[in-house]
Parts: sequence; C-alpha cells; structure tokens
Amino acid sequence: MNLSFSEENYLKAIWHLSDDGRKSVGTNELATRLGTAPASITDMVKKLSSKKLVRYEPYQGVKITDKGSSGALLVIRKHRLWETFLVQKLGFQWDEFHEVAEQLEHIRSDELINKLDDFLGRPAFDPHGHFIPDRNGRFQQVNRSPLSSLDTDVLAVVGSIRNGTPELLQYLSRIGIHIGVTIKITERRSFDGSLEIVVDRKNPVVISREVSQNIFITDHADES
Amino acid sequence: MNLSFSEENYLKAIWHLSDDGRKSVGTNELATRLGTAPASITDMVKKLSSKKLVRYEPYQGVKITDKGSSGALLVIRKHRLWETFLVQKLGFQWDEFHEVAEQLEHIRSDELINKLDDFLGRPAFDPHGHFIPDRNGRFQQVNRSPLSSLDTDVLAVVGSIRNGTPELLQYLSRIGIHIGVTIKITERRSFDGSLEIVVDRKNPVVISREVSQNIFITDHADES
DNA sequence: TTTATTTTTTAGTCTTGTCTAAATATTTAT
DNA sequence: ATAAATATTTAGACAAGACTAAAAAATAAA
Repeated sequence: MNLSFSEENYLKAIWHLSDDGRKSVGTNELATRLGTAPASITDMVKKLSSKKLVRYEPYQGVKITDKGSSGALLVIRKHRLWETFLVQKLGFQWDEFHEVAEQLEHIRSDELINKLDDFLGRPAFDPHGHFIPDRNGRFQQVNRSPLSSLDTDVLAVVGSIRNGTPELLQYLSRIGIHIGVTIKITERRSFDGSLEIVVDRKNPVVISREVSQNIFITDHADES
Repeated sequence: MNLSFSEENYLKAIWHLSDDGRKSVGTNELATRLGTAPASITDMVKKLSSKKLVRYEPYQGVKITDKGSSGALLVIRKHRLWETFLVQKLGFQWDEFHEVAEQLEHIRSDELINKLDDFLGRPAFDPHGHFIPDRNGRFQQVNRSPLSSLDTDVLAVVGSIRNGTPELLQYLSRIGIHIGVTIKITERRSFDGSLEIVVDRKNPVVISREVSQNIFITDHADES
C-alpha cells in the first residue's frame, strides 16, 4: 500500500477529525482542515474509497477503515518521531518544528523510521505529550482531562497541549508551561472562565478559558 | 528561489554530468542519467532556462549558470549531510542509504539543514569521501587520483568511491575497502589492467580494472 | 556532398491534484 | 410543509511533469 503525499495528508486529517477514527467526517469539515476546496475533497475521497482506505457515501461523509487507520497511524508515527528528533537532537524550539515535520512525515522507508525510533530510545510520547504509535501501530492511550476539570488547589502535571499553534506555544512557553510541569489552580473566575494558576510553584498567572481548554493534565509518569 | 523536487533533481544531475558545472550537457545524456524520456528533458530544460538556472540553446545542450550552481550545491549539501546522518547516527550500512537520502535531500528548511550540520559537527566529507558544501556553498576540493595511477608498493589512503552502486559498495566492503583505509598495489597485470592490492596490511586481493577505476586515493587527513 | 544515422525537438495525450461555477441534496427555519 | 440556507457533488479547466510518435536538425559515412 503505497500512498502519495496527498493521500497521507487526507488520511491523517480524517483520522484526527473523526475522534481517532470512531465517527464520520463531513466534506466541508475536511475542506476547512486541509485548506482545500470542498470539490477537491470529494474527488480525493472517492479515490481513497476505491482503495478501501475509507468508506464513502455521497452526502454522508467518510469513515476511515482499518486499513486507512493503519495508514494514518503510520504517518502520525513518522510525524511525531521526527518532531521528537527535531526537539531532542537538533534543539528546535517548541514552536518551530511543526512545518518541517509535515515534510519529513512523508519520507518513505520503514528501515529509516525504525532506526530513528531506536536512535531516540523508542519514545512513547512526543514533545507535545501526544502518544507515538509503535511499529505495529499500537499506542498507549493515556487518561487526560482538560485543565478546567481540575479541582482548585490540587496539584497536577501537564500532559499534552492540543491545537498547538506557534503563537499559543510561544505564549505557554513564556509563562512556564510545558509538558511535565506541575500546575495548580488557585482561583476560578466563573464570569469569564479564566483561571488563576500556579506553574511549578512560582508566581501565579491568569489564563483565559480559551487557553485553558488547550491544556491537558495527566497522571502517567511522563518521561520527556 | 523555490525549486520543485524535479527541478532540484535536474539541477543536481546537470551539475554532476557537466564536470561540476564546467561544460555543457546534452539532452540524451541527461535523459539516460535521470531515466526520463528525452522529450521530457527538453521541456524541463526550457523551464529551468526561463528561471535562469541554466543557459539553453536548442540542439546545443545546457550549461548551468551561477544561480543554477548554487541551487545544485544546496541539494548536494543536503543529500550528503543526510547520508552522513544516516550512517553515523542511525547505523545504516554503506550501501543502503542512498535511496533514503534521495528523498531527504528535498526537505525545504534552511534551519533544519544548518542544525543538522551542527549536530553532525560540520563535516567536510560524506561517507563516500565526497566533499560537503558549507552553508555558503563553499567546499574543499581535494586532490584525488584514481587508484590505477598509484605506483607499485607505495602506501596510500582511500579517499572516495565513485559511482557507488549498492553491489559495488557491498563488494568493496567485503574485501575491506572503505574510506580512510590504507592501500598498496603489489602487482599490476598489464594484459587486463587488474591489480593485486594489499588493504590495511592484510592478505593481498586481486581487483579488476573496472573496480579500480572507481577507487580514488588522497593525501588529505580524512576524518571519517 | 549526398545519404544514412543519431540526436533533439514538436505535437498531442495522460495522470495527479487542484480550482471555480453551477447543479443538486440535505437541513433548518418559518 | 414549504421556503431559505447550507452542504455536497458534478462539470469543465488548469498546471506540473511525464509519455509516445512523428518531424526536424545535426553528425557521420559513403
């Protein structure tokens, strides 16, 4: 099963949008995500369907198949291993590596990706705190809850950041938030959903509801 | 100046075939090198010409311009740095990495390639013994002579291997020949050009003229 | 110096992945 | 339940990069 760059990108987008492959994804939703015209989505989706990577009913959206899922998971594996490499070995900053990883994820070589995996020590999580599938596509799903669900004055560990735009990541970095840091809510403002938090036992800062919704906390012992 | 994968491949091929940019290259020659129909070469060469990367006169072949040369040298830099990475960090064998490097050389990111360069310690030569251009396109050209020009019973150091097909590289590896190894000719057979040689002061082996023409010796202190 | 051979170019077509504009379904609202 | 709004698909086109077949130019041979 040899996929083109575009096919890989579609599969990855469908997998993410479908809540890890569980539900159907609409054409428009995909079009927005990929920055592509809806008409183009229809074309490509037919192609993926003829390759049995997704199931497609006109006007009903697409659902990824098992075959499609393993394709998507391989791309995700490659993307996250390269991100780990860029940060850990080349010293990229938290916010600069995404675009480069988008290119590297399409390099086709099982041997390369497995050797890279070994070189990095077979990590289970990437620099964003997301799982990395192993060479068989298996991964540890970890219980992660949004920061907003944390009780006041209870310590927690930052496990992952969702929707990490460079701007958001830079901001989080500036206020000391990164994967693995200890965090605590000291006050909630019910009128606007903002939170006063203490990061790493330092001075308290206030973050908006929007920001808090992208921060997830976890129990697992994070190794990065 | 943003080049497509194909444009980069053409530029690199032209640069190599033109004796490092010095002479003109014919359409057919390029077609053979790239495994592409001559008609396709004509099309692409017109395109490169309109971008001022080569000078093109119908029926007269193409000559690479300075602009084209720097494009070619950047691709060569990327290719050779990735090869060095694959061998030194990931443990690829001498003969397995070429195809992967052909993909990696097209990744577009100055920051990536410069950080990779630093990570590898800014090497001046790749695992084949070929120079690696620095970030300004400058490189050390080293005097290298074919093994056949070496006097009998004089010690020399293997500096580079030309036209390294996987088969040839595997064979050379088996008889102990790699970059930096000490080599000496003990006997020449004038009737077929074959040479009896001693590699690394071990038992003598006999190699054909064809093989000997791909081995180059050098004086520079090779660090790989 | 003509003819034959080889090289190179033109002409027309194909595939992949994209686009816009128009048509058709499906949903939502009245 | 029907009109309005939204989502999706068809139709037709385009750009990049390749191909084949045929024409034209250049080179070699007689």
